[in-house]
Amino acid sequence: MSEAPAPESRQQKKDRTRRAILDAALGLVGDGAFAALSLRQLARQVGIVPTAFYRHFATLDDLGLALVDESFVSLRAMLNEVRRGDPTPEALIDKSVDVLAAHLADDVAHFRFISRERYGGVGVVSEAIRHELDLFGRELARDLARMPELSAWGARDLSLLATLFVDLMVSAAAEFIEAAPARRHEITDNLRNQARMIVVGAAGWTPLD
Amino acid sequence: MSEAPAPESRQQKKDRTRRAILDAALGLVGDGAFAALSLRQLARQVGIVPTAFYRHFATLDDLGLALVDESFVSLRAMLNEVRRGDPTPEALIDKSVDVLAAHLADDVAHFRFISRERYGGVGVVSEAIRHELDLFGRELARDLARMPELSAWGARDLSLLATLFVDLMVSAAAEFIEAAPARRHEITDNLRNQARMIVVGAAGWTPLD
DNA sequence: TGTACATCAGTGAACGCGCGTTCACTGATGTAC
DNA sequence: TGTACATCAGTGAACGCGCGTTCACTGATGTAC
Repeated sequence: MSEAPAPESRQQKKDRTRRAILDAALGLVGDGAFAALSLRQLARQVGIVPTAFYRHFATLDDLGLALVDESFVSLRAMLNEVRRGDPTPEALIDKSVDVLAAHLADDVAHFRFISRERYGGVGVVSEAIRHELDLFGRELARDLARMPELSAWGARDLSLLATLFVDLMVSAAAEFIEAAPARRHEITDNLRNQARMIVVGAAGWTPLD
Repeated sequence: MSEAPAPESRQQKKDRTRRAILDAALGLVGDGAFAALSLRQLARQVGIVPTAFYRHFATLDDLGLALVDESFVSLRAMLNEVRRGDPTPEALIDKSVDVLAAHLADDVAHFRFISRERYGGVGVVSEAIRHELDLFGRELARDLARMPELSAWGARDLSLLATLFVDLMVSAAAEFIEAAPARRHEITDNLRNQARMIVVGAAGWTPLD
């Protein structure tokens, strides 16, 4: 009548605990800074003794960095999704907004973590986040550079536009996450229109050279 | 030979201590979240005993709100400075960037506090900050509405443009503050060009109605 | 001007608490033969 | 298949520490007369 009991290996069990630690940390950080995360509180939530934490991470900072990595894996997946296909700047931006909007509600915890720790967090964690966002900007600039509409643009112009978009998306994501669910549709709507306003600006822009 | 010893009243001395608490808090929050601010550490820095703090603020949250108020007093002063004079959107935006750039380096501590606590801080503090920034956006939208160039724009378009600018300025300020001093000029330069790109977008924008 | 009393910013001892980290350990899982 | 040993995720007691808050206090400043 019952299923065969899952024959879970030691490694599988360890992986599950690690996952539980990451999830519990994401949850606890939802209402407070990562710097204020308590190892004992975390352990209590996971259902292990505080010292067992050290079997999985050398320090709390390492846990923070693991969360940054995870968060950007999903963001990077989004980016790849957008790159499949369209070449025009309008379509790229519009589709990026679609994809961001679609993922925001599904992964609130990771987005919230990033938005909260970007500034004012533990040094090593916020540095890692800003490094990843920098990378995003540079990747977007590189993709924009390949577009015929922007062939006359220099590296500086491309970078200005790319970081303008990245900042806009990050701002909107942060606002989305802190807002009441009822306001969320309005926020993604505004994001879409603001992105379009910037596209209009880009279309009429005279490159700096 | 010596000056007459300053005859400081009880109230003056109390005001000085209050000021010292605010300054020490700004300093300590410079390397860590407000939520992680320790009352005892703060008192040590001010040179008072921990319990004396309660003669000035009922709770640490109250101290945080006082810091938010202070910070926005200087921002509001900047805003008024900009409003003296020019009517065209280009000039308003360009002058705003000038004034922001000029004040950033002078008041790093307050800007850093705002940028760090905007998200991820103590609930009541980050709510107060976001409320103030909302207000900024609404005031800017109201000023933009008076401009003949934007007479065809509806409330939604004006709000989109205003929050786009406010977000851009806040992003740039946050980046400025965390950046190495050598990169700061580049950041304000980029801010100026990005603001202009948005102005171009606004000039070519077809209102949503 | 002098005296008696009120105010109140700052003191200092004491409290109970949750914290991160150490350490020697247990006992189930995995491996070698 | 059975046995002996190694591995190692998780245990639990113990530590010293800094925390926020309480409380009764002190003594200089301010006020009323």
